[in-house]
Amino acid sequence: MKLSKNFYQQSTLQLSQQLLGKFLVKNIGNKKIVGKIVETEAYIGPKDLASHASRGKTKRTKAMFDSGGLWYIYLIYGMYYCLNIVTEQKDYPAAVLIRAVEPIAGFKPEIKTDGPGKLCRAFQIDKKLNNKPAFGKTALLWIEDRGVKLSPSQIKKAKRIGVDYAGEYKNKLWRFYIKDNPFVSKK
DNA sequence: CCTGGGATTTTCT
DNA sequence: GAAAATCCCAGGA
Repeated sequence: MKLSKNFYQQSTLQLSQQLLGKFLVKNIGNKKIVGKIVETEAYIGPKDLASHASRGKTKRTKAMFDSGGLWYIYLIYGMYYCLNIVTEQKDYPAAVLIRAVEPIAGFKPEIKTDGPGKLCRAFQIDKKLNNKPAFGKTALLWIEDRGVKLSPSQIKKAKRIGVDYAGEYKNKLWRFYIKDNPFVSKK
């Protein structure tokens, strides 16, 4: 049920939607923490002005240029980490930002997971996972398919959040979320 | 309902 | 030195 490397090499727009209803899993100490993915955003290719990769390959963004299945994690606004899964083939920069999950197991009730910064705090994600694989036996953080099937009518499309500077790319409908799920960060 | 600003630090210019 | 794929809180309509 752990997703394998080839799953992450399909097209980014397709993968963004495929990831809805999948489960993000991490071991913390001897406990397992599990959240259902309910909201994602796609960042695609070298021309997407909303993507860090549009400024070329740098130390920070090199994970996005690698082949799919790695985690890309960065600090935003000096305060919060954002969790992305790298997609597609080597040298084509693309990734899916995981924006929100629904708590399933291992969460304290006061922990919130309805936003990219918040879910990273909940999963205790930091830069140690950057460039690390999400597949294989040694993965520290991974995604599972537990057989949840969503119909196309349950998947909503919307503009991405926080990318007003991105010119024509700010209006792309590259954000996806599960209809009526209360843990989606923004309708 | 909405808008705006502060926190805080890495990264790139 | 400015900006940033966020969040939270305050204040006004």
